[in-house]
Amino acid sequence: MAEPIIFARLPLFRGVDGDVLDALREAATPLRLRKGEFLFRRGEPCQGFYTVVEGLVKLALPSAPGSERTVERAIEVFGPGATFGEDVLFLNTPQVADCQAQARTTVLHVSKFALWGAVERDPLLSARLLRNLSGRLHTLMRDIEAVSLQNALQRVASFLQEQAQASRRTWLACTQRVIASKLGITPETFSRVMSRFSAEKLVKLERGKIFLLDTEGLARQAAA
Amino acid sequence: MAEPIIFARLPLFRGVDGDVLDALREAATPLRLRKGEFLFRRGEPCQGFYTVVEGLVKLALPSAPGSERTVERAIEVFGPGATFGEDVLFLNTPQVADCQAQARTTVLHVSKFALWGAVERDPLLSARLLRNLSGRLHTLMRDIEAVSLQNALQRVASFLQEQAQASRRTWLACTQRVIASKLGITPETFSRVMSRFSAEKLVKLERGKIFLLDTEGLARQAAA
DNA sequence: CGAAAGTTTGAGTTGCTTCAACCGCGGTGG
DNA sequence: CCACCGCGGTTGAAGCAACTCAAACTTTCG
Repeated sequence: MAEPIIFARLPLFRGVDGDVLDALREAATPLRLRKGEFLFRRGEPCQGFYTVVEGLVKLALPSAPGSERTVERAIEVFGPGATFGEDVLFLNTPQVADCQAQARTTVLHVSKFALWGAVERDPLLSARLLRNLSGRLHTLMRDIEAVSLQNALQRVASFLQEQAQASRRTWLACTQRVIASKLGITPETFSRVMSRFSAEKLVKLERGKIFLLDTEGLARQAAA
Repeated sequence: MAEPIIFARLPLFRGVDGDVLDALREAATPLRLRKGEFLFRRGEPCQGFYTVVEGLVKLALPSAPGSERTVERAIEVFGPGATFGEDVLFLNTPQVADCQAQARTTVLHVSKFALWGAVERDPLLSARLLRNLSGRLHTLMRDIEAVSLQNALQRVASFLQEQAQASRRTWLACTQRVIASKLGITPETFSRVMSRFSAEKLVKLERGKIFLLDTEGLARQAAA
């Protein structure tokens, strides 16, 4: 077993009342996932929520099980410090998406009962959760905006531009296949757009990794 | 002035502590909107959140101001009892979408300061807000799923099917232009799909209103 | 009644997907 | 050590679902 998890350092819990934190700690279990392993799948019951301690997980909608072709739609990728799964918890529904580790990952699972209790006792925790959910809501709104109002070129450009600004470049650590899925395009289209950007010296491609060269230029592409 | 607004009857506030409720009531102002009037527009600062007392408002993303063609993407429609705008409040960002009345509408505006105070004092209110946000998050996830994984026919079918099941058929009260926008298709495409469904006796069209005839059949169309 | 907005229908266009072949690399086992 | 496999990525060619443009019709509302 590696180092113990410093509970109070996780963004969601920082500053939360000590007693409340103790109760949460008792209801929490760390889970280790290998790359490719599923944390949960759509339809499974929800036992609690998760925060990422280390690694990377992908939340994605699988296509209908009936259909032959197996396409999926990536929704979010969560890196260290991120909290997810609370939405399902608060609504008390089965999981709506698949959650798969994109690398060797450690997540912390907190049981729903503990969370309900903690929310009642510490308003700060509520505030954190409300902020977290609101942020995710806005992310999804931007995604819908992108997919509805922009073409493939613009979507890729604004995505890259966002990644350039964001401190957490969780997405860029994923395969291009996953990024394409998150942008709602095929890997082929993504590749074509990237090679075009590469030719225009906006990005640099190296062994499947993406480096951003010209944020300005990307912003122009996104706006056009 | 029409009848006074029964504060304690609004879904968000039902069961909330009396004192807290009083504080909120003092910080609340009713707003009346004519059809087509904007409650707020993207980019404007956020002063608080809203609940619909009567009528219908549409939340929609405008296309970039620079571009010539003026397309927009409808996100949600809120009817009586619905609460919205909390997300922007919790994140303390400018509005991300336009909000426009779809009919003569009364909304209640509650200032952000009052809400912060109330959240700290009554955990029940937090729980309500968390549930509300979670529900909206799931709605958006389903929308992304629809737009990414289904074609126009399937989207329309599953949309109609959802409306059949939902108690609140707020969307069906809108123009077809708005529905099309919410589905991420053009009014033309929507019209074509609807006339096809009409020919197949799945729906009935009458003076711009939509009546659902065969929910079963719609479900089949959605799945295919 | 007339203007403005919403809806329908037709015809032509296109951006993205699909299908398919190929390349390069990393892991695995003989 | 090297041959083989498999997966991720690249590139080309062809097809199609949905969009755009345009024109007629209908409904709404001042």
